[in-house]
Amino acid sequence: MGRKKDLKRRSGCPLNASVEMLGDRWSLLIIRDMMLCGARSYKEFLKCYEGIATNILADRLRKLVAYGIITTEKDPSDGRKLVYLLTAKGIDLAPVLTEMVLWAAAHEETGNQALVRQMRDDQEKFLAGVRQRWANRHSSRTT
Amino acid sequence: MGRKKDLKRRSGCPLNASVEMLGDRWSLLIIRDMMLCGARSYKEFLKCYEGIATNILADRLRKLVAYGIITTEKDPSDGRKLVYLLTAKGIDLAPVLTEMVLWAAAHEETGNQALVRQMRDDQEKFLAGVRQRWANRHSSRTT
DNA sequence: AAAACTGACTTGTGAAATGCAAGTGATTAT
DNA sequence: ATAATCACTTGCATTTCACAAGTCAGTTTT
Repeated sequence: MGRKKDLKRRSGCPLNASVEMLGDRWSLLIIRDMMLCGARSYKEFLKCYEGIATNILADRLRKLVAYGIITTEKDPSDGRKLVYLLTAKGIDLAPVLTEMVLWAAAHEETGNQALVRQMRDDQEKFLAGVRQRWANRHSSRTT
Repeated sequence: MGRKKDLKRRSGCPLNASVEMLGDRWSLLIIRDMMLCGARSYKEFLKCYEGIATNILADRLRKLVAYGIITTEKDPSDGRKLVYLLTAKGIDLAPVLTEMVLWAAAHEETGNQALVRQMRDDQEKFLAGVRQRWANRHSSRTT
């Protein structure tokens, strides 16, 4: 049930389908954190924004994996830990997140002004840096 | 209740606060439509993406107004109609929405390829056009 | 090797948000 | 004056969410 309607709506304009994944309270924050901080574990996400419930975090991570935005790997140094990483599709959201952070910074009071200034003053360079760090983390695996 | 936790979370990184408004299934779609199509009425929104419930649309429009992203005006040609317009803060979301549409177009199958091509091939020009049309609609009122 | 601990989750339950159908009240068209 | 139209509200069933309390594999401590 409800699938027909979904398809109908999704078929319309670009973005309609993606909002299904990005249009929620936590997904964008999770992606932003991974973009800025690199890999993260479940525990780190939980601590990062206290307020997300454990079941919801698990659900969002699962959906992000299913959507091809992140992947998991076992932490080689501790078999209990999982490491969450952005995929290429995920890191491609960097421009979106950057614009969103800049918008928020321009219209709301926000923390971390240093980061915002860095983003704003040379957005291209900032994005290049983000992509570079991402590629470095992945080069060890993909080769 | 829950306010304390909200404040704690909001105070962290930039974007945390804004996700409260933008992080939902419909708000970004509403803003995207207004960016692309200009002013819209309640009825038009409802038709546009069948699937949004009337109470939810009313709620989202109310919140967007409260958040300073859109405003309302009475349609001079029909006293029943209200016209919803983006504010300056709202039109500043154009880069965010554009990046998001481009990301969606790059990674999902989407409709309206012509629009996507226009956005991608000269993003600056596209954004200038969006802002121009917005300014034109507002010039008649602000002068 | 047993006990205690950690990390990544799941499960249960009540509260809040959402979806749907059916109004309401103020214009406007006929 | 009556019927439509428009922008919503209201009531109720369903879904999602938040919070507390497990579970279970792997790890450290003793």
